[in-house]
Amino acid sequence: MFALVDCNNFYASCERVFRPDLKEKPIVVLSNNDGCIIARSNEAKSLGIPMGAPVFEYETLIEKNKVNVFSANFALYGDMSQRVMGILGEYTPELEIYSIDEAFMKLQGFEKFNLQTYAEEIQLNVSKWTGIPISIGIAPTKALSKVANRIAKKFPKETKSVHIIDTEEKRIKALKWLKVEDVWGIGRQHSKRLNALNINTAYDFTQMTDSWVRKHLSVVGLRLKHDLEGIPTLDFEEVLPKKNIATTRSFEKLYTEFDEIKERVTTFAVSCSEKLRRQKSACNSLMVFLHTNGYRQDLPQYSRNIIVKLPFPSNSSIELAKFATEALAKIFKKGYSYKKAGVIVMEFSQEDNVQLNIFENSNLKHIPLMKSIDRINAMYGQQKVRLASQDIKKVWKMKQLRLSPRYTTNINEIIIINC
DNA sequence: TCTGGGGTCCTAGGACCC
DNA sequence: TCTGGGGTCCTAGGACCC
Repeated sequence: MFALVDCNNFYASCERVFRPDLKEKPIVVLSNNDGCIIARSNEAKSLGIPMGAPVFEYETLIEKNKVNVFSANFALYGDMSQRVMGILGEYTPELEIYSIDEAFMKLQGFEKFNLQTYAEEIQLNVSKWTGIPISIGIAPTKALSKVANRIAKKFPKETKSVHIIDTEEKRIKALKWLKVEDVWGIGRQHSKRLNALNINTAYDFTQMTDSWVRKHLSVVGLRLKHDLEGIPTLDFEEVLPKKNIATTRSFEKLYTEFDEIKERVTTFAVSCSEKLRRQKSACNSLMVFLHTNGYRQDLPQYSRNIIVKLPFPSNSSIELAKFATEALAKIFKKGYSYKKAGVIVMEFSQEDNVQLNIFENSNLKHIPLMKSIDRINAMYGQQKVRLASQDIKKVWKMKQLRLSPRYTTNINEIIIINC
């Protein structure tokens, strides 16, 4: 059996852990630059605030209902996630961390266990030790555990947030209940086409022939179908090093000057370099893009990207910043107001297995230098040591007006309890 | 006025090889 | 009029996930 553990309203729940006064109060968490709503507590959902909504469109609703608004505090969420995953790891030999708030547990050899009791124990301890509420779905395949989890989430009272699909009868009932657009792996485009053919539930989908599914939803859809039928097809995925790494941001205001954007792009390239070094990769090419604000129809629009092949693989902040800013210079055009830019590094080699080139090579002196910089930044906080071409005043020029303290990762911001 | 930031996989078609 | 039969690699685009 597989269990899918999902943290309820994860970001909102993280904020609530350190603000018990917000229990049962509506909470929303905003994207970078405080632009969109990316997480909502149940109370906020009931108010009709949709996922991904621009905040400004819901300002009155938020004020009227005293919704508590937070800027995204990824340091806090990342740390809380690690704590939850650490606890889950103690309950299974195999844990696949699927996202910041979700993990699959393999429960092979647990036949003698009462899985209901086991799940309730996990739930209790995660709640006790981290304060985060979780839902658990258990089933013979990954896709079905996703379905079970959805039922646990939808009916928290009846299920105590744990649902197990362990009979054919329960499987059919669950699939007949689940709308096809809510199936894991079936997105907007596919569900539109399926609905048009009167395929409305997950059960309807499993009634289609294999060849039809293969033809219209590719092998991906076919694997999913088998998994939903109870034939284990989707297995645990290894944690592989990433194949692409991106750092992209919208700006807090429109930029017109090359130098302003150059500073941003330098910072993005440095951030990509750090992520590369963390997974011991070096990249062979990188992409830089920038564009104006597509929502502003009153302004002239411009959008371009450029891919640069590097003469040698590198993960040096200095080198990647140089290549990225050279690339930027080729696509930057004066006279536009820019809203967003980004750097994406691609085509990785292993850092310690880099093919040397006869003419040009990555500067070997950068290796110990980057090691030292990473160590210092790990010890004294991100971005303590920076390139001179990066802005020294701010780490990220980002609007974050309602940021909560870094309760768990900075000793100065730790929670204070008055006894 | 204000509109997020990451990732993955698959397929079809074109260019090339013998 | 009829015009082979394999391959590989790369890219763009489309779908999906959180």
